[in-house]
Amino acid sequence: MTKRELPKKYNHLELEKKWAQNWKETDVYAYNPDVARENTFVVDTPPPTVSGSLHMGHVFSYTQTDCIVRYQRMKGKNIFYPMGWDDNGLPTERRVQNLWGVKCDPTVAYDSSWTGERKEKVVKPRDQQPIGRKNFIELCQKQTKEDEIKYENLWRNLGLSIDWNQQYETINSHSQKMSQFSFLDLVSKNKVYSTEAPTMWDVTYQTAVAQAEVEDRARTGHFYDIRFGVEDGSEFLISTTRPELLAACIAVVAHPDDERYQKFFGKKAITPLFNVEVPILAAEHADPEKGTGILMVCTFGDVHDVEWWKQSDLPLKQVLGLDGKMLPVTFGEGVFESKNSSAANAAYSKIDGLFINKAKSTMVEMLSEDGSCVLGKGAALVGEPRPTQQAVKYYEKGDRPLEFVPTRQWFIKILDHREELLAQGAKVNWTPAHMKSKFDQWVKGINQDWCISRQRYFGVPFPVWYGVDENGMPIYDKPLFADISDLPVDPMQETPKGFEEASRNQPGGFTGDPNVMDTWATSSVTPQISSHWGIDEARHKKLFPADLRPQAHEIIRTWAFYTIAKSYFHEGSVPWYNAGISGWVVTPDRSKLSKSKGNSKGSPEDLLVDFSADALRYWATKAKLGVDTIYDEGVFKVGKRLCTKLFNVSKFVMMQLEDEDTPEYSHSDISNMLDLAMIKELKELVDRSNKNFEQFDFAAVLLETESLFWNFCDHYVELVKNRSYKQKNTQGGKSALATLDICLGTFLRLFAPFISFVTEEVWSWRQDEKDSTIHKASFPNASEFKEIDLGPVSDELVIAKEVLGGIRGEKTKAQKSLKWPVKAVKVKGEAQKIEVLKKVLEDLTAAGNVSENGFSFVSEKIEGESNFELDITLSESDS
RNA sequence: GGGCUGUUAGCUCAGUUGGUAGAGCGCUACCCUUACAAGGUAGAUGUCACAAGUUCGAGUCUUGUACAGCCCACCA
Repeated sequence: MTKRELPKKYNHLELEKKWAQNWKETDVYAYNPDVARENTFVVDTPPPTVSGSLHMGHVFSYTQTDCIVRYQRMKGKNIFYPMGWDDNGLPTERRVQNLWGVKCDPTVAYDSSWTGERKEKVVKPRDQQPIGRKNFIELCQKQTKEDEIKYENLWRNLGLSIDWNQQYETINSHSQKMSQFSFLDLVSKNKVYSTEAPTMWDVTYQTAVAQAEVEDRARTGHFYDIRFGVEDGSEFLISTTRPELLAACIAVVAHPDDERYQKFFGKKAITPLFNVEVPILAAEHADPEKGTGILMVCTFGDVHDVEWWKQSDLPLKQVLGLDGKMLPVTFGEGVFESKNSSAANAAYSKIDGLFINKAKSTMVEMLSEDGSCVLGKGAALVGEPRPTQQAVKYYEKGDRPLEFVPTRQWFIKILDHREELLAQGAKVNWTPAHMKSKFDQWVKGINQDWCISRQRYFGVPFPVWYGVDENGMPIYDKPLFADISDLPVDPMQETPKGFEEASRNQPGGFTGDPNVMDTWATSSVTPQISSHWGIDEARHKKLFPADLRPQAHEIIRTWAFYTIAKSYFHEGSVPWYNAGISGWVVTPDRSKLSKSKGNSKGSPEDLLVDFSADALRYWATKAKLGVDTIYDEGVFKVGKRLCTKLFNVSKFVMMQLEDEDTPEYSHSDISNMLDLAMIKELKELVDRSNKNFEQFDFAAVLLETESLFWNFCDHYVELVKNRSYKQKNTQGGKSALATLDICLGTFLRLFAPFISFVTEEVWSWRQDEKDSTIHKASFPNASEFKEIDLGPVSDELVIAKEVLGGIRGEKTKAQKSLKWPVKAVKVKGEAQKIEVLKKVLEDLTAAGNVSENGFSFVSEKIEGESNFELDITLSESDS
């Protein structure tokens, strides 16, 4: 045996830097396109939003995925583990606006010499410099590229075994092509339509949003009781929270069974201030218990108004603009009839052009003025406004309530396919299983088709143009779709077939669809982006469907659902066989860890320095899939301690295995009962570990491996020291050496998916070839132990541990060091247990420093849980 | 209001098909022992949220309750 120089101390910074560099240079994690599908494990990696920095929540979930991937790689699988960057969409636009002090103005021409500069502070929207659409998009790309490099460095330093050759950005040309291809495929399958209809609209960002991006927020609103006249001269009270929409009132409704209002049905009501006649009708959605039981229908106050309006023949009275301000309206013209136009126009002029909130307060003032009621008897507003708790819909990234505004949008038909999509969800193996119910519940609750168009700039354009009629109006019902061979296409830059660019926006010419796709319309095809669907069929077949989709649970309703929907529509397939849903990182008070809330602790970059990548990996893989975990630096410390221990014990074992006087040894030398007992424990652990990993339960593997490993260090290594060190050349010595070798090699490989750096370091000590990595070594398998006869093994390990613990305890109690000699140990216990004990007596005598023939035995049944009663006598002196 | 999850030692969490409650951290005392003081040894600590049921036996199964977290719905 040759003795080699081993590093003296565990230095995580040096060691991790070395291996991160090595993995990069040797490209060990590269996907091999020549391997068959069944021997490949494909991951549909979540592309993180590129928005400045990654936080511990990312570290947590990506490490869990990496752990699963590393296991699969060690099982011999060819791994496809790509990385995407979600850099398209609103978050990037907002970030660029803030950092660079600019805003996109499509009317400004492109300036190729424009560079701009990053601002120190966030620039208020009104002070932002307007730049052209192309300049804005270029700036977005520049900004995201910078962040993506930063992200890649973090992932490499954390040890994610990503194949960096398989990188993509959701805004790049390939992703645009796939998104547009997906769109056109759905067009050809009649799953897409565009329509002008009231849709949820964010007035701040001035874009449509989809149901999945909407959240309810509790808000205190006020009921205002307003007197309405009736054509026969009587009157009634309605309660409304939205008096500013009075001018958009198209009807008044009450429940058909509500006796109070039976007498009014079929008659006309007259609105205050505007003197507009509207029908009084029965509607099922009116709740007699709420307010006064009779309410006004406006275009549009809420989703009920939209629904009811659609099935009525009543006109649409649009008073709210896309920017959230009241539109100019003239009473006496078009749909805005009035019995007193001049009074109506005078009233409306006071709210014209105001923002919603201001219009509301102005309207309330007007309604409380004397004579505001059409009946001419006092004010229309009765009593004081009554506060009420309401749940109001907001865009999840917005801070003003959503409005329903009629606009033209593209939709994907999902409403008609709920049952089929539920069935698709059921074909996926969800871990943990209960996450499927989040999917099911969402699908069952869908009440709108998927709106995929956004009125933004940094996104994938629709490959669509429209002809323009002689009046200059786009002909929306005959869209001109791009040819698949021309993708990706930007209809604002490129010309459709059969047209000249000069005829853009001209009567008789064409116009481009100015919208971009929702970011989910792109990320819902991440499996296809990676597989090059439609471009490289051979590759697609090898990578689709994927094996694993890792993701967080709050985006089951978006990312998981949309991905399942698209794969189903495109190819009738599930996108992946397994969905592994990670939990959240939470603070000790259980709130979600996030930077925006200001409760994130150290940055991942700092923690890598302070604790080590392996310590962070330990923390992340200690938690099961789906279970929230507390940000706890205490756990990082424990992880780091495990790495230190592994480093040191490996060094110690290696020293004995590779000493100059170490003899040859092999599996067949393992004959000592203690050694066999240790091997048996190890074999059972290996068995369970494989089973747990197959079910994505990496946390259980770590827990059990860690537990047996500490047992190995604290008890087994101590017990066999004498044989492996001083009696190398005896049968017992060889048996111990062979066992130590097996244990070390097995523990390293069991730990490799978790603490990947330190295991690689130690593994390199054991290998003669420089390039053999532990991460491509085979994961331990029970068959490795098949040559070793474990039949006669009993509970030697437990018994040895108990007696050694007893001896140690006696010394501790006497405040003596652990090497203090022991004169005598009287053991009382069952004969059968004593027989087992006698098999490990030699090791115990040496490890406990018990004098020769110091053990004596009394065969007798004893009380209590332990196997023996020990009567230990220490020597008087240590000489 | 509907759905899902959780409640085990001071803290963070394990607990496989029901069979005498487990680990780490923290705490106390001690120890330089052939790798490891960034270490080791030993010790104390629990009406398993509550109630009822099934069972010879329940942390584990059933039902109900309370509390916590998340998702969805409620928008006049």
